[in-house]
Formats: sequence, C-alpha cells, structure tokens
Amino acid sequence: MSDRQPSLDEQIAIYQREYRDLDPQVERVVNALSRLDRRMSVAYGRQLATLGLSGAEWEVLKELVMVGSPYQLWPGTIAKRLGLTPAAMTHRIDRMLAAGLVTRERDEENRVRVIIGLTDDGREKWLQVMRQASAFEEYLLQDLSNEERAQLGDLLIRLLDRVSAHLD
Amino acid sequence: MSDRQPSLDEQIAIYQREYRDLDPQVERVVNALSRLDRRMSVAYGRQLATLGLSGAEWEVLKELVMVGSPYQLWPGTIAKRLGLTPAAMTHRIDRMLAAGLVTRERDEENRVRVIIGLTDDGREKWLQVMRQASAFEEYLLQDLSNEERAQLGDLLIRLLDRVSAHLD
DNA sequence: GCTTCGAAGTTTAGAGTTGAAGTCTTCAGC
DNA sequence: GCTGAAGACTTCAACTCTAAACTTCGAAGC
Repeated sequence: MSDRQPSLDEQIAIYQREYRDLDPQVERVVNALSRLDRRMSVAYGRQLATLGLSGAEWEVLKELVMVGSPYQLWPGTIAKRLGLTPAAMTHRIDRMLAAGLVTRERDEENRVRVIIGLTDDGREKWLQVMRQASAFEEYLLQDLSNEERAQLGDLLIRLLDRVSAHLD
Repeated sequence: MSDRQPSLDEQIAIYQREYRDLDPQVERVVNALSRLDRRMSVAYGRQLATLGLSGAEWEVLKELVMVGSPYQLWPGTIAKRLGLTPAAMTHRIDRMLAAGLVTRERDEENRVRVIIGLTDDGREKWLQVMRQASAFEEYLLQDLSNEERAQLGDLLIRLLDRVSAHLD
C-alpha cells in the first residue's frame, strides 16, 4: 500500500484492468491534463504564499486589474466571474479590506450598490505575482519550440471550445 | 461592467495592456490549460451529481478501486494521495460510511491502523461514473485525429514532467 | 405620493477543510 | 515486563464556502 501516486502509465494500466472499455489514448490526454493542472496549481500556490497572498485574494486582484483603470468593480460582478455566491464575496472583501488590498464604498449613483476598488498595495502585489508567474511559465515551456507551443495552444483551444459548447 | 468572462484572446490582450513583458504564446497555452481544466471539472461535477455522488466521494472511490481487489486502503494512504489532512479523511469516511459506499474496521495486524474497504454499492457507483465519464471524454476528443491525440498527450506529459521536477 | 416588486448586499446557519491537541497502539531500550 | 517515544487516527476550534432569509434602495403602477 504505497503512499505515492502511481505514474500516469501505471494508472492507465490499472484503469484498463478494472474497466475494459477504455481508450488508453483518450485517458492519457485527459489524465495528463488534470495532473498537470493540479500540480501547476500547487506551484502557483507556493509562489503566492511567499508573497503572503492566498489564492482567493489573487483571484480578486486579477479581476480588478483586468477591468483596467480605475480598477473598480461591483461585488456581484466579481462573484459571477469567479463562480462564487454573493455571500462568499462579502466575506472575501472583508478580509482583503483588512489586508489593505482593496477599498469598499457605496455607489452614490445607485445606493443599493457597492464599489470595490484596488489600493496601490493591491496593484503592487498583482505586479509581483505576475513577475513570478511569468518566469515560472517560461520555465515550464522552455523545452517546447515555437511550433510546439502554437500546436499545443491550438489543440487546447479546440478542446476548450468543445467543452464550452457542452456546458451551454 | 459586463458579468461575463472575457474570451481567451481578449483576456490575453488585457494582460498585455497591464503588464508588457508577457509572452502571448506562453499565456495562450497556460490560460487555455487552466480554463479547460476548470470547465471539465464543472462537467464532471454535473455528471456526478446525476448519480448522487459528490466530487469528494468520487476521489475516494477512485483510490480504492485503483489498488485492485480486495479494494482496501488505510485512511492515511488515501489522505496522502489526495493531498488531504488525516482529519479531513476521517470526516469524509464518516460520510461515505453513512452513504454505504465504504466500510471501516480496525486492522487486526496492527491495531493502530484502520482499514477502509469498498462495498458492492461503492463498486457499482464507480462503474456508473466510469461509463458516463468515458463517454464524455470520447465526445470531448472526437474532433482530434489519432495523430493529434498522441501529439497532445506527448506535449502534456513533457510539461507534466517538468512541473513535477520543479515541485520536488 | 403610496405601495409593491425586484435587485444588490449582508447576515446567519450548516457543511467541509485545516492545524493543533489528544488518545490509543506499537516498539525499542533497559 | 516497564517506560518512553513515535505513529495512526480522532477530536476540537477556527476558517471559508453555500443556501436561504433578511435589509435596503430604486422603479413602476395606480
């Protein structure tokens, strides 16, 4: 009963032993994909931790920067984009407010609404993360030629379009 | 302030606007990867829900089936493989026990240990999930030729090896 | 103008996770 | 064989998320 995870090939062999009608080539793609994503998440998580940031905080910073100056969004909008409930958003903002990453004020044009803004500290944190992340991503892909990178991107996007169609 | 997520290309353009030193080709691969994995997780999650199973339960069933007959593991082993703490494992097992998916008994060879076993119901659930999942995965890849599938698998595995090396 | 309905956030209760402390069992040294 | 240390799981408290009830504000109908 080893504690370590079996290698990808071992795992696929095991699946086939337990369930015969399985296309090994399909499994190879799907399982490599999910393992890769999980390990990349671990790597990103460690990087964030060195900057004293949680993954949850990073997600919110990203959305705020991506709307562009003046870096403001309503909580409901962020929640929808991140796939969270409004309640979770309220609590996240509370914590980020305490950490000095964002501001929260009433929208004077429609006082039901609230406006979340990015602080200079938040903007600076975003930049630090981007620097680390892009270095890591470059390292990750350094063995792939330009052609291979393009090819990989194309193939992934074809799958992405298909799964998106499936979800609608 | 649109609620919808920007398209992949839009998103990369935005990143470049906010952070100049970014390789768009690298971003395309990395972002396609994470979007694809997230959406596939949503799709799998919906399938599991139709069988009355949670993602957490599915992970545990998978580990138990993968060790092969007689489908037994120690809690600590499952926890390590899933990247969970022992405490979380205890509670998951509690719930799965109540759902009739697994059994829990003391290991008589070493009474510190506990043995988690798969019930027939658990085994049957696993099979049902596999049938649904493999149909979905085949659908997902149906546009890709055999060569493209092999290529995609190879490229992903090269990235996987690299990120694994990075994490050690 | 008053009422009612809908929209946006917040609050509250419940489920699942983590980290730390606690319990029980085994094993090595004496 | 007794004692202390280490290992495996459980218990407990704190945290984060979801679902649902609640509050506040704005707009439409009469």
